[in-house]
Amino acid sequence: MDILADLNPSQREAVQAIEGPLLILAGPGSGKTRVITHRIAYLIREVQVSPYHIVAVTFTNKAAREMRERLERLLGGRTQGLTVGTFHATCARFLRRDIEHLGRDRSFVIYDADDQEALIKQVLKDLQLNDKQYRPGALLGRISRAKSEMVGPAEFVKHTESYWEEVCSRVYERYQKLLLDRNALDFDDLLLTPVQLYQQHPDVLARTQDRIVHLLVDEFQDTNLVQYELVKLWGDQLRNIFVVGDEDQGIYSWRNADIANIQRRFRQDYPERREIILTRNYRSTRTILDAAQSVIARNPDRTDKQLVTEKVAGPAITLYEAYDESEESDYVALEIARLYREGALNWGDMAVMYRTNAQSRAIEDALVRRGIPYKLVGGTRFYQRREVKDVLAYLRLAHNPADAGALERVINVPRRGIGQRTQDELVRWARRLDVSTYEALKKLRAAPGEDVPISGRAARPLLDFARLVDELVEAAGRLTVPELLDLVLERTAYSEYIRDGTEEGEGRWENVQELRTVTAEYVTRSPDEGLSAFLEEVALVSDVDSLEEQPQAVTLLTLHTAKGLEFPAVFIVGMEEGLLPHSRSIEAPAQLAEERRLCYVGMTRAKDHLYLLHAFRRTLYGNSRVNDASRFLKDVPTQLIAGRQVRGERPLSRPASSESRGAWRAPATTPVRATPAWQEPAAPAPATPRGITFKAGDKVRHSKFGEGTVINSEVTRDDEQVTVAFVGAGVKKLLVSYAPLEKIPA
DNA sequence: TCAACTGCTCTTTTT
DNA sequence: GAGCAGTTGA
Repeated sequence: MDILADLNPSQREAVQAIEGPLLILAGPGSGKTRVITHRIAYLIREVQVSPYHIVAVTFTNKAAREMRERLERLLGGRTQGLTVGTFHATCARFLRRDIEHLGRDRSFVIYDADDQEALIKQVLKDLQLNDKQYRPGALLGRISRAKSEMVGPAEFVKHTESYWEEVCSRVYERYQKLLLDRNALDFDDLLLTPVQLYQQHPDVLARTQDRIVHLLVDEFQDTNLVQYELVKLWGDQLRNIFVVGDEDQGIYSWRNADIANIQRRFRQDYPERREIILTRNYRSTRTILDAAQSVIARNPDRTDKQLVTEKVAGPAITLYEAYDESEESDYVALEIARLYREGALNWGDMAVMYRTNAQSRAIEDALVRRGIPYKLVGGTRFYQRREVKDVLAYLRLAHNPADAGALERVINVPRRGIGQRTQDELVRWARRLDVSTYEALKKLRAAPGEDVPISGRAARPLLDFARLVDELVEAAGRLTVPELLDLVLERTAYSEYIRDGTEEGEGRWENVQELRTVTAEYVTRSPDEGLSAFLEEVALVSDVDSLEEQPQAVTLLTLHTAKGLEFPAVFIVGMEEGLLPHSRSIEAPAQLAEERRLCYVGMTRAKDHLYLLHAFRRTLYGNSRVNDASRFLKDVPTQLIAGRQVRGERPLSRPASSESRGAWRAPATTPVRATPAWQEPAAPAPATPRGITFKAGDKVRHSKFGEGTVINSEVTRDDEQVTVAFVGAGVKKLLVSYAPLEKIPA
């Protein structure tokens, strides 16, 4: 099989250029994953590079897994020794190895968001700060940014720009000290620690560099400064650095990704680099591509890539203005049903995308009502679920009873009568003795009553808990992970605790069962690895592969999670000012540019059908607001748009143009020029005399009340009032300008 | 210690 | 509108 066979010239060039730094600017749908995997295969098969000398970095575990699978297929068994993983997983691996090499015995635990928050609250308590005024999330965000920029506490304190930052620097310092005390690294430390290690031990860096002959990085636009530094250090010896990305798809600045890495830094630091632009798009129709291009083109400071495609122009983009979110959802559901019936599309070929998760609810309602199967991407991930984390915390304790984060989490879960007061007392006492909380527990047992601030009654459950931990620690030495998990469940009576008779309780129990399945699979997959490796793997993974995922279902997801995916039909809902772009991003130009990229990412997910929707009125967070159409819609050339539908109930404050008013046009499949109502008409719209749009006998549909028949219609002062007999909801009187009412053509 | 209540906040999400 | 964290009262 020829690795280069199906590649276009640019892709081929990217695969074959084997030496020196390479910057690949890859547009959406340009087959960049393919380029990376084929390049790795090419290096191994044609250039005879040992897999051991290749390190490929991705951003998600999913991407890493997909890359490994593709390589397995491409190379058969010749992937032994190849490193393909996320930055974090790669760093964790290197760190363990390097620490061992240095002869240091310092195992570490990885702190996730929950552990971090608990720790920062501890810090606030210690420093006697009010967690209302100094919100843990905000502090953690600032600390994370500092770490991403490789600014330590000592450096941070020198550059504080406000009182808040000053407080933050104190929090940072103490937080970092506590992490060290607990032998814990948070996710940012996982990246930062290797960099610091290399600075202190050049020999360790040299060893690492010897190993890395080829370094490949995917989604380079998502790297932060530490990651950039790692790339530089890792690949510095031979400078065979291959980075692939698209500045137009950089949508993660809020988690400290710095798009300047791909835009500027790489070019500055590697003047000898080669640049290849992949402009051929294999995904979208000409129409969709043109529309997306005209949206992204308005961003400043970007390298324009004229995307080309061989696909046909395809159907025009459908723009739809709904009255409110429920009508918007109804339209989407109806259209999905229609595409399913007439468009030869299966449920799985369609996706609905939105800016915020809160928007999914209305869509779900509409889909449920019509019996359309759907799956929601996102929400609470498996390893973030309370019950899963609880059980994992017990496993962590069994592995390392000094794991303070785990101990705090489950000391009273399930309830065993150890209240907050007792816990505080225990922690304080442990601090005074300068031992871990677990050590303190053991002391309590050895010398009850003696100089101990905890009374006999409160001490009993503590002693029971200590005994439990001891038993688990002992068992961890001889049991497999699933056996240990069973022991945890049995000893804590977790099933009784979690299954409270409700449906949610059963669901939680199922998750625990699922976790047991994960451990069982782990044991079969890696029989030589123990509890420690399992816990690390789990800490670096956010989700579990669902086995019985229903294959044919409409996908509901945020624009962020849509990156990297594609669907024949895409609906983007809520294209309104304040939502997309989001109100929090409208002020700052840089953030606004990112919103635009987000819109671009969403649009370019579509292969054939693209629907852009906005609602005139939207209820969000409990209050209803009138929103203008998104400014991004204005950038889509009107000749690419069809199927506008503007109905009579537009409010009086925003009179509809005569052309669109009352005109009910079915979505067309050929481009149609129309003056969208969200664009001001060239000439002021003539005052349209209001007439009667409904008459007795008309069949109508209302987004809430369903279908009905008009009984009567009369003109009021400046509106029209219709009386409708609804099939399910009875007789209602409605004002045409406000009611989400549409006429069903006979 | 726990259940009921109150008030606050509500962008995006991976590791 | 709803979910969550923190507070209050028993």
